[in-house]
Amino acid sequence: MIDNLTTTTLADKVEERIIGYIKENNLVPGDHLPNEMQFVEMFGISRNVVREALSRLRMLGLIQTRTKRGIVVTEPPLLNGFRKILDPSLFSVKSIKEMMGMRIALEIGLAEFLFTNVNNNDIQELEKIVKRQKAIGSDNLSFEEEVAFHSKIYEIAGNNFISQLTQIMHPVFVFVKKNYSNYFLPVSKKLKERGEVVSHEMILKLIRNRDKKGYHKAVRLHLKHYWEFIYNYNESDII
Amino acid sequence: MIDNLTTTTLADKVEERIIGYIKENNLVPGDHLPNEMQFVEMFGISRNVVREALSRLRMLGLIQTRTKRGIVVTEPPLLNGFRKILDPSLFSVKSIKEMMGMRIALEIGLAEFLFTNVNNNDIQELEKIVKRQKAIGSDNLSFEEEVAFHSKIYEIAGNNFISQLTQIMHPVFVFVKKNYSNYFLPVSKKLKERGEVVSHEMILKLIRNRDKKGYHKAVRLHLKHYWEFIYNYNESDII
DNA sequence: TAAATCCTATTTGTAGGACAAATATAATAA
DNA sequence: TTATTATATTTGTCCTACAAATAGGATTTA
Repeated sequence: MIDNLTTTTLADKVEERIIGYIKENNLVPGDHLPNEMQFVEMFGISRNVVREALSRLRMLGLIQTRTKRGIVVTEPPLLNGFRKILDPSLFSVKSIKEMMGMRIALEIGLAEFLFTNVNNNDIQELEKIVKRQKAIGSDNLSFEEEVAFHSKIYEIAGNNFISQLTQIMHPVFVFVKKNYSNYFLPVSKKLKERGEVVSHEMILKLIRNRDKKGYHKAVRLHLKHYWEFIYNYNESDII
Repeated sequence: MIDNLTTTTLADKVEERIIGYIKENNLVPGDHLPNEMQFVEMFGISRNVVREALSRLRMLGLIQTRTKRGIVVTEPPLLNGFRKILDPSLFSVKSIKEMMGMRIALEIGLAEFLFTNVNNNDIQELEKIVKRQKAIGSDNLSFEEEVAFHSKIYEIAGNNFISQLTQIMHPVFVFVKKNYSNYFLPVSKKLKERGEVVSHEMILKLIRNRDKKGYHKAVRLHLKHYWEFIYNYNESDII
């Protein structure tokens, strides 16, 4: 009985037309848009609909609106929309697998920039983090500690976009590890038995030695849980 | 005179609360949300504001709304929001550089999946594409042709998320090459002179030979324009 | 009894009016 | 010339009304 026919409302069309307006007129951040009533007249619709459409663009960060000042185009934060939808429990296994794949690809590809940029000062800071975490014990790391190391890596690589993207997706991975623990735990155990566990300390060593190839390999191992999940997990395994 | 104080409206708060409602109640795709009037009562605000907030979530693909049926949670397309904001002319050089970095990292990281998945049938299809393009001449490729090869690569790698992301960003790169041509043309020329141009044909050969390392290197060269731009371009070069 | 048809109540979609709040701009005063 | 005040404009919020779609129940028909 559930069909996917998703009705397109006036707000949908107006949203499109306003985005179109920005493009056609080559508006750039700082430029003014017509105000609400002008759009009402341009499109021959109620102010309500215009406001719905503007509200969407406002949410994405494409415009800013202020009383009397009117509507101004702004440079949108790249991942505003992505961040909002990232509720882990909403996603199918397929989507989650794709996010994992993305994470792996990024982490490996990032090495290009990491090894180009890294300097001794960076390495000292990484050493500080690793030393602190070693004292805590690698199994007892808090969320913040777990993130700290990788965040620093992203920082060195100098790509905020990638860093944000990974951070935003992080809760999804936490969720999956928890909710698919009957899959992850055995994999994790097996990896440990085989000694195929990559610590932050080991990764740091590879960076220190500027060993990009070793780094690639290490990252693959570090994220092997996900790799296994992508290729071997079937939904039927659970039920 | 321009300050960045961005007022938070009621719609902003209600949007947050509705997303919160979904999370707190562990709603999953298919589940019903309270209807508009119930939200009006829950939050003690006007229907207008509720509709603005719902309109946003609707746009992101987080919910579907249909007359009489009410409001239903849906699995959001990962990149709905991202697609909407991707008007090339809106972005600063910094953002563009980060997108380029992302593209390079993805393309290199993707090799992991590409080389894991690729089979002879895939290679035959790639050969067909390359043959066709060779007949056209590599300098005269249409947009569709240019994309065709890479799309096939993404398809083999089996990650729709990455594929979409790259496709969405593509217009940005086209825009940059055009608008920063006084930067790109000399680089392009230099690369050609040095014979450092990587054709689709060469990439195909590497894939056929399952030469991952060579592939990494080739991709770096293939995207070297962007690499140069990231590291060497200064805005002052233009003006 | 079962199936098809029609009705009705509910819910979203659109319109339009009213007023509050903020503020750029013009007018006035020091 | 500068500081203050007043005004007009524009977004933000609330309200009411009605149109359009439709799920679910009531009714009719086979």
